Formats: sequence, structure tokens, C-alpha cells
Amino acid sequence: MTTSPRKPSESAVRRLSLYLRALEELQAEGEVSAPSELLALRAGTTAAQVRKDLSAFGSFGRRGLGYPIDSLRVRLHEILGLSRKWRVALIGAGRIGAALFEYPHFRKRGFEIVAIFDADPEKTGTRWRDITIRPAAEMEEGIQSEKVQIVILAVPATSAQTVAARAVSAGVSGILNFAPVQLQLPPNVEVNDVDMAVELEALTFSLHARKRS
Amino acid sequence: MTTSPRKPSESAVRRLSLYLRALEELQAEGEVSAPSELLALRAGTTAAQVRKDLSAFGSFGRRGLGYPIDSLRVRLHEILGLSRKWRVALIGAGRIGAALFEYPHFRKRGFEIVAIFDADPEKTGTRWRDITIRPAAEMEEGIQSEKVQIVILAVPATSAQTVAARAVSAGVSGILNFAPVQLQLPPNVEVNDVDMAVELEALTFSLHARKRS
DNA sequence: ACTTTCTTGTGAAGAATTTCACAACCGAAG
DNA sequence: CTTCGGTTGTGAAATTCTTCACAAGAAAGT
Repeated sequence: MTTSPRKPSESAVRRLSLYLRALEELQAEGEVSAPSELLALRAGTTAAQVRKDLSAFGSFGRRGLGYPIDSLRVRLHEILGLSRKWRVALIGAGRIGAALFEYPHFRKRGFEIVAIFDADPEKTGTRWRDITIRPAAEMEEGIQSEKVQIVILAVPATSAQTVAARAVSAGVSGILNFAPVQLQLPPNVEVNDVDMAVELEALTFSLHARKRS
Repeated sequence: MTTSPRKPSESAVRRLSLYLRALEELQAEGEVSAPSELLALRAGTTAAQVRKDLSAFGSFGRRGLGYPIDSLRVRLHEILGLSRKWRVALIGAGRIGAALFEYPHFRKRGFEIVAIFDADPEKTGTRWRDITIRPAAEMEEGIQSEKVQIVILAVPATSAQTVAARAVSAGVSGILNFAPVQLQLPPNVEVNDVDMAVELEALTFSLHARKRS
């Protein structure tokens, strides 16, 4: 009721995530409240932007004092959908998969990896922590029985489209895609692409362009 | 001379990278030319956007025919700064570092990892392919002697700022940062952040928000 | 109570980006 | 040599995003 109905932009949402991280840091440092300027510094943006972003969800700050860290943290947690548990499956137990499986921030945020699948028979049957890697053929069944909502797709580009479509048909509604392909999926599936080649090339573009100016 | 001087936006550059990938795919499939609509499909954007993006760098397409794949591919390669070799150092030989070291797309694009550093004495001295992992203390010296231009930063969040500052002082001009911290560095250093937590949270935000609409 | 200092929330201005829409152009076919 | 289906390049319009700037609120000191 107090929450405004306007849908924030993709980039605004990413900034919210950065604010949340900044608040966690500040809280760990013993701070109790923080002005927009400090949040901006920690999140790599401007104070005005912070205020605009946050005001889209309500009035959290107190004039003269800044934002109360703990309650804003809780609120952002809620807004980002982190107050519920998410059941995640990892598809692809290669190096990227391994790195993501161990990534400490995922666990900290309540993402629970409940299943791992891989097409390689050499890998299936082995265990990572307490999860056994299952063959790709069991994917649909596993996704359903484990009630998986989100899939981390860390398979080669060549199989990504097929595997993603299968995961969706099994009921997955969100995909974090590390394969360098544009997935063609029904619009009711949320896909977020992470493409390291693109990131590196954005860097080389800037470095390369410098010489001309 | 024919190239326009207007600096494209960050997101436009990322799209260029996606177009390049699409062109490589299409060429591998035996295509010779492609209309903007097809590139749009493969890059996850719209035809008008493709044309606007490309026209910012010159007139590559031919009306009625589409874009000639090979020559546009070469041109984008050049524009993105990929026609020269980049000397890259990997800092942090953990799981993320290992995944990135093996990431096939980096090699394919001419990124040469010429040095690896890690603070853990257990790891230093071991070899990945033909590169010996060197101790963090040798970082400055190694960056200079190997003429490293770009650093892939895959260290824990707690040490990222210090390590990044040291790399910069040794002469690095671009950083691909995987640590979940906002690096505070001089503005002449290009930094590109890759934050998997942010990506996942952007996903949960969307999934969570659905129920309300 | 009053003044000072600090900082939010926000309308309005400004900037940037995306979409629209269509003239100009291309090759082919008749 | 004219017409036709297809497609680019691009101003202009529309939309979205960011920055500005300032009234309003909050505490603390006098």
C-alpha cells in the first residue's frame, strides 16, 4: 500500500543490490545510519541517484540523519525478493559451475543449491559437498522433485539453448545464464545473462578508444 | 576519417560485442550477409537498435541486402580493440580464477594470460598450463616485466582494493573486477565489475515482483 | 525559542537512449 | 527502363534515466 507501483528499471534494481551490500558492510563496521552520499560512494553512484532509487519504494531516510542502516537493509532484502528461500539447480559441473557452487555470497543470501546436473558420465555420481552430480537425462525429473525455481546455466554454448528449454519445460522460472548465447525462451521466463567476453571487450574498447582522444 | 567521433554509450559497446559474436556464429553457419533483424534476434535486441548502433561507426550495410558478415565482423573486431593483443594477468588463483583461465572465449579473442599471482603459498610455484603461479609479493615486478595492461581481479573482497591499487601503481590500465567491492581508483583506470550476486538478485527481484502484478 | 548544520524527498530540467517512420537505395525480374 | 520486394541509414518523436536545486524536516547548541 505504501509501496509505489512503478516498476524500477533494470539498472535501478542492480543498484538496489549494491546498496544492500553497502549497508551490510557498514553494519559490519558498526555504523547505525548512513547518508545517501556514503551509500553512493560504496555503490559507485551519486547521492541524488541513491535518494531517487530508494524513494521509489517509500520514505526510508530521516532528514538530517541519513538512512537507518538496519531497517533499510531489511527492507531492501525484502524488495529484492531475498526474504524467501530460493531453490537453485546448477547445470554444468565444469570450472565455472564449480566456482559458482563455492561462491560464498550465494549461500549468504539464502540461495540453496539443491541439485547439480552434468552431461559428462565421468562427473556424474561424484559429490560436491553433500550433493551428488546427476546425469543430464534426469534433469526434468530432478527439477520437479526438488522444486527448483532458478537454474544457473553453466554449460557450453552449443548445448545451452536445448538445456535451457528443457529446464523451462520442467517448470523453472528464472535462469542465470553464463553461456555466451542469446537464449530463445518464452517471455514468462526471466533470464539474466552474464557474459565475461562482453565485459572484457567493453574494457578493451575503452582502452583502445583512449588513444584517439 | 569516416569514423564518427561520438562516443557510444556503455550499453551500446556491449551490444557491439554481442553483434560480433552473432556474426561469428552466422559465418560459421555459412552465411555471407545478414539483415539487421537477424542480428537483433541473435543479440537479443531490436533491428532499429542494431542499425543505430552500427551507423554510429559508419555505413556498413547495403540496402536491400543487409550487412556483409565478414567485413562487418572484421570492423567490429577492430572497433572493440581486439585487433591488437592484450597482455593480461590473473590475480587470484582460486576457483573463479581457474574458471576464467580456462574460459575458451578469452583465448579465441586474443587475450593472452601472461602471469598469475596468488597470495596463498600453497599455490605459488604450481603451474597452470605453462604459467607458474607467482606470489603476490612479486606482483608489481611481474606486471612491469610482462608488460601487463589488463588485470583480471579474482581475489576475496577484503583484499581487492589493496591489490587493485598495487596493480594500478605498477602500470595496469584496465581491471576486470570479480570481487564484490566498489574499487576506489584514479579515473584514468578503466574498471569493469562483474558481480554474480547482483545478477542473481536482479533475477529474484523480477521473480518476486511478478506475484504483485 | 531561535539559529545553525545537516540531509532527505522530489518536482522540474536536462541528458541520453530507444523507437518510429520513411526516403533512399539495391538487385532482380519482366 | 520500370516496377517490386526487401532493407539500410537517419532525422524526429517518444521515452527513459539522471542530475539539479531547493523546500522541508531533524537534531543540537545557545
